[in-house]
Amino acid sequence: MQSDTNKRFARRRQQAIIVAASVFAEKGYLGASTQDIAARLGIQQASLYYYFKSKEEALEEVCLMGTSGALEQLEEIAARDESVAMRLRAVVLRHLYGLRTDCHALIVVNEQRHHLAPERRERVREHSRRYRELLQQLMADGVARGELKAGLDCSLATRALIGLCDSVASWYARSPHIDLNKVAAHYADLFIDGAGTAHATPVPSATCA
Amino acid sequence: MQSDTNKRFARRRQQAIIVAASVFAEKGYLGASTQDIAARLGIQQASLYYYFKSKEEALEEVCLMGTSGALEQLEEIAARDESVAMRLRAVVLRHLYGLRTDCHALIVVNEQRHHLAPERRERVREHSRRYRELLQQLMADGVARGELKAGLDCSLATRALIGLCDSVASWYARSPHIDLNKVAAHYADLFIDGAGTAHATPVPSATCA
Amino acid sequence: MQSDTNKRFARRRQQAIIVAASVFAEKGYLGASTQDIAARLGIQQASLYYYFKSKEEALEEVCLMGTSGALEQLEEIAARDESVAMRLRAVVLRHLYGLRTDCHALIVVNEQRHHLAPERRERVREHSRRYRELLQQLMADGVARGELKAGLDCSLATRALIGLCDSVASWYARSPHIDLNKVAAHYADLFIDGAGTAHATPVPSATCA
Amino acid sequence: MQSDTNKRFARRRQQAIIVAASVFAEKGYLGASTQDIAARLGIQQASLYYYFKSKEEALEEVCLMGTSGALEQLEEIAARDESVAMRLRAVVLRHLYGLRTDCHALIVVNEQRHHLAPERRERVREHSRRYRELLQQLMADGVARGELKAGLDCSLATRALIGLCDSVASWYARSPHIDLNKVAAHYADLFIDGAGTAHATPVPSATCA
DNA sequence: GATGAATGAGATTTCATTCAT
DNA sequence: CATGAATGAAATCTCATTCAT
Repeated sequence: MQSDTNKRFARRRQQAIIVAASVFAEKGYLGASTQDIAARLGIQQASLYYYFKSKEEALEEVCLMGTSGALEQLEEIAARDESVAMRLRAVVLRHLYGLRTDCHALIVVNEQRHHLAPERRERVREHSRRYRELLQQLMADGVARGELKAGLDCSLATRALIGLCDSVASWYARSPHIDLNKVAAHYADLFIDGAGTAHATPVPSATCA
Repeated sequence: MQSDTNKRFARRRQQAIIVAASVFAEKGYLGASTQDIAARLGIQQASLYYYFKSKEEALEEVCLMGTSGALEQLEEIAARDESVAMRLRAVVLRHLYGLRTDCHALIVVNEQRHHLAPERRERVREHSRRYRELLQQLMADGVARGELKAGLDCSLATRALIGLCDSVASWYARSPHIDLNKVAAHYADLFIDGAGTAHATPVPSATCA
Repeated sequence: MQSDTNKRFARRRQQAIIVAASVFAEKGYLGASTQDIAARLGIQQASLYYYFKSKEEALEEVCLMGTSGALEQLEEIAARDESVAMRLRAVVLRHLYGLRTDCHALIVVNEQRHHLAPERRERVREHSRRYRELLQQLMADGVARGELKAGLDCSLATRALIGLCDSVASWYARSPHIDLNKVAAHYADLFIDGAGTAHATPVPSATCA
Repeated sequence: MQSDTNKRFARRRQQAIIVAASVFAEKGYLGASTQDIAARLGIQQASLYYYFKSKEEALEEVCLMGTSGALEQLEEIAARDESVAMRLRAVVLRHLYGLRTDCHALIVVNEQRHHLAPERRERVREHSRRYRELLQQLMADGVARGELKAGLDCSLATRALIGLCDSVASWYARSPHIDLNKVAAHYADLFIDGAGTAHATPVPSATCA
């Protein structure tokens, strides 16, 4: 079997994608040199081209890693047998935790995806679209069940919630002491009917680990 | 007097800042070349250096233009003799309209300010901080007066509102038909006690022109 | 007037084209680096890009210089009021002298033009086509007047003559003592009726200077 | 015996030389990558180095294959018991057919041999020199016997004939419908006394198959 | 005030080659 | 026999910046 060889290659490549994510997140696509990525991987710059055909391919892989991960998690949460309010809080929390752990890939998706050529960007956008649609459907369910504020514009609210979550990335790095559970509850409750922040039920941290 | 000369210089320079803002907004700081800016100004690349000592200085000017404008507007609104709810809606609306008109400078502040060297960034950050503090104080007033949700974490809510508003920039360009008044009301009402979207009072557009 | 500036630029650029021709002739398009050209011009490598947008543009200019020069000379000779035999000898001689003086550009046209992208190559090929057509017409005249061998396939003979002349380039550099007048007469007479090499009239060198 | 292994190796290597010839002919020595050759052979790039110590060695082998083949054929023809005119026509025809069949190797010899380092080039040049000398001797015989034009400069004529034949390569690829027998007769007759193209005896194609 | 000319530094990418397995 | 993995060197090209005029 050459499966062994294949696996080794795949593992090393996955490593390279992760490292590329962190470099792109830190310096931006244009600000990051392939040399930066190689150095952090401990290999020579030219060796990167053994794993990626081009710098842009690396960016695409980083973006796909970010979006596909987020999408899978959302699908899992949306399918749970819980109240919409619970699931919404879980989604927000997961999103925020994602910013902390997958942090790099997600930041790159948000801030650097426009550097992809149209064809490549389309593949990433497809993921984003499905994420947004799934979330919007969850909110619509919530409105129908009377869990969310009546008359909520779900399309707008979905965009708002995503924007809200993403915006955390811009300040969280400088205030890492803040409790993400609290933030998540706060954000989700903005959309939940009757939820004062006073009696917001904290999401059990078990769901996020 | 050389005041005439001075004025002409200042006017031309202001023009250059505005053009630089649009180019930076469109292509990013690193993706934009000084040649791009010069071309859109109708001058030679080398002539840019008559107005700016460096590309980075141009970025700083663009950022300062963006933040100082937003800050002035917020100060004006916060000082009004209206309910907090009204003022909050006005602030959000102004912010969103800013994304449409000052659009370029504000987008550049949000997305490109980290390309400034620390010293320069500090001057921009000072504006942002004052903006955030002023907004937070307005919210605290609202809570004290019982206009906003009781128990609102004002620090968190302020960041949330700003993030929410800024996130509009990422999709507004592709959906320009959306009514910003509606979006603004929707967003502001998320924080206002008892405000269902059903009975949200639309902010008179007069306040935003 | 900026004509002065323009002229200076044009002159320097022409210089660059000539130098590029010699480098491309010596090392081939792929074997020659832009650094090679710059060094021979006494400027920095990056400065070449002030004169050419790309290496390929330099190649195109070299080729066009070569073909347009040859074409003009052929037109001048073909229009002369002399016997076809005389003109044919003159053409060959001019061609051979061209290999010695414009040497570089012509060698580049012959050996490197296929490195041009189709659009660029077409412009060069247009010149070559006109050169071949003009020469073929001259030969047809010669046959009609009975000066050249009866039954000569003019199309084939034209290609043959051009190929014959071009092939000189591959050995002349290593045998520069050979008398080009003699070679030219020898070659032209291959196509002239009744011309033994014994009594070939040498073409007056005045016509070639 | 390891003779079996040896033979297999020799056969595979011969195959590699032939493939290399076609790649070098198509893209040039510098334009062809070892990857190109390996791909067309269906092996990995690194595996090429089992057959050749370096890319340049591959070029040398290709050139030697081309020249030694041509030389053998010339020797065979020159030794025939026929008139010089007949033999000359046969040589030309063989040369032209070679361009079609051995095509790649011969084209590579003509156009790429200068990429060989001096020592390697010398071995190839040795073949060329013997080819030229043999052909020149044939022509001298022809003059002595009165078959070729009296007073023919055999050295010059030899170079001319070779150049003439080689030049076919540059246009034959784009006009493959042309009858090489006719071309060969045409070319040879340029040197044959009294041979008008009108009564040129076509070389029997049997001699060329 | 403005610009033509030039440049140094650095970026991405390609490629022949090596070597352990 | 063959190859996966890696690399050093070099090539083209871009760009912010400078400076004499």
